[in-house]
Amino acid sequence: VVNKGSDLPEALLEAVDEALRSSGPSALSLRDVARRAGVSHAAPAHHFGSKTGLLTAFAVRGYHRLGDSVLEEIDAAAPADGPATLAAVGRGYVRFAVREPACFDVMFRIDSLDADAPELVEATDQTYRMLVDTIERCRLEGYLQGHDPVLVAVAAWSIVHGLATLWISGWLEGRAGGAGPQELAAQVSELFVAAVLQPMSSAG
Amino acid sequence: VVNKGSDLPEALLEAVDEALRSSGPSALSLRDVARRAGVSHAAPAHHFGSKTGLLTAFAVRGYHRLGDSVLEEIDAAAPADGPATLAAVGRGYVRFAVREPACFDVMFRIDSLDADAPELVEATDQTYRMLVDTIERCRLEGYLQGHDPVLVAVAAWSIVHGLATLWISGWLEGRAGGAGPQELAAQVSELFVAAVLQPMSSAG
DNA sequence: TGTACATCAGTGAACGCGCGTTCACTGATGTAC
DNA sequence: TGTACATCAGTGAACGCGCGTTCACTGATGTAC
Repeated sequence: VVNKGSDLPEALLEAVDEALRSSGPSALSLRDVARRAGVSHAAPAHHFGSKTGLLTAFAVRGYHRLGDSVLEEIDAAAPADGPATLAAVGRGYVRFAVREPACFDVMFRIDSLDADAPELVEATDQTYRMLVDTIERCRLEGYLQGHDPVLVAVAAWSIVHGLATLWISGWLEGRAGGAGPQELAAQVSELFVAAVLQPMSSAG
Repeated sequence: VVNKGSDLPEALLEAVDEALRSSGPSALSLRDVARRAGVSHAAPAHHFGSKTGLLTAFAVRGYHRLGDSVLEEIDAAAPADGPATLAAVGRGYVRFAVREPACFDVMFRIDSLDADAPELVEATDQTYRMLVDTIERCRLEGYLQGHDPVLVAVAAWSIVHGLATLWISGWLEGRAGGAGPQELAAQVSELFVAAVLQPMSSAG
């Protein structure tokens, strides 16, 4: 009624975000989402089929935004080489997670999603590829030493993902010397890159 | 009726584990837990007060077991120095997470727990202290270089926590070159330790 | 311009369900004298 | 040994609730002729 021009599916996804923020992922219900969007509680099913369908669509959107956040950070940092790019990827990853904790959480709750949905598979692959490509660039530039690129990718993903989830969970607050998440992300990314990705000339 | 000698609280915690394994954390209900333990659905409330109380007790037990897993790995590896100990901590952490994914998951779902419960706070502190103490040992032994111990602790925790959660979520399977979680844990821990914790003599 | 038809977004009532919590209770166990 | 009392683990019925899904429907929009 209010926004005649907008489409309901998008409004529903917005409502999901709102509901997650205010009540947490475990309390999310179709009816609450519909209520927030100002439509009948049967409307979401009409567009997304089921609760799982709605959450899956929401997660797909989340992966796209995660990718955007990473690209923005790369753009802003204008990194000169692979390692600097990888650090930017890490910062962009954590920044998204911290800004959209509810969304980030849902994106990794596989048991609440339709893990086989093609759009979801494509979205996750696309995100992962950003990381892999950056590490490949490091390799080409000679920063990888003897390290297995796959292992470096797993380690790099793990360290920023772990930082993000630990922060969101609240366990890091008060244990990280008072630093904020973005600051920690920058420091941890820098530590990882400096320690693991040495230029060829300076290592044995 | 069946096990007259055992105590119901412990049996209920076992039932929580069973329920989590079979239905996932979001589907966990007091009634299901009681059903599995073979008692009336009001019995859990009698011992744990509420669903939150039950889950909090379960999480506390989980932290103790996580600590045990870490200690076992240290014992088994008989590490000679701080860095080797830290690698063992990492392996023990991931091993627990992978063996008890449901429990590990609940331990970090703060919104399902009573985060202020003294036993929980103590249990988490105790676990974190194992990590901090190990890094302090590295520092005393001269492996830390100029690195901030707090930052190294956050990074170390992040990398193994991220690896554990990514594996449990299923996103790593098929993206890690076919390696299993324990193998990845060993490799990632080794990579981190070798890259970050250099002996004094070999670095500038 | 007018008619007939098809499409489709969204409605609202109804369904059956399992949930967490409450509460008066039963019945076993232990204890004081 | 016997009596009276207190404690406490666990019961089972009842409560009110919000949930996801289904389904016949309304009513607007577009299209063909």
